[in-house]
Amino acid sequence: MGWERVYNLVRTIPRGRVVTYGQVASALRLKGGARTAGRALAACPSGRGIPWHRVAGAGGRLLIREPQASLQRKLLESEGVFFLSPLRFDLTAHSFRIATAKKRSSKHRPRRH
DNA sequence: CATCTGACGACCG
DNA sequence: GCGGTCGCCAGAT
Repeated sequence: MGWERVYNLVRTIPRGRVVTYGQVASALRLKGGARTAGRALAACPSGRGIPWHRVAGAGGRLLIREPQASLQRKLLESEGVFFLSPLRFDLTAHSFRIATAKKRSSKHRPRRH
């Protein structure tokens, strides 16, 4: 399955901001929910400038296993994200609200759904 | 085709 | 806060 949609979305996350797997799944309406978003990131190709480290678990937790977790933490801290513990960071202070991709013209304002 | 395995998250004790 | 259960589903074995 093409995870391109996921990667494209992840690429829009600003520096120092973080979104959860659930947010990604919700924004893209991924079939399997948050877990599917996780699989997409797990298969994330490296060396393509995808800020995979800006996606974490709900509540601001790193769910990835070591040694990757340490790398993610390092990357996030380098962007100013404050960690309360090795695997927990202050999500409320760094969460990024994904723009609801509603492509509607200003006229007609068709209702959602 | 049958199972197992997760970079999830909501719930519950 | 911590650990267990459950629903979820694409790949790997």
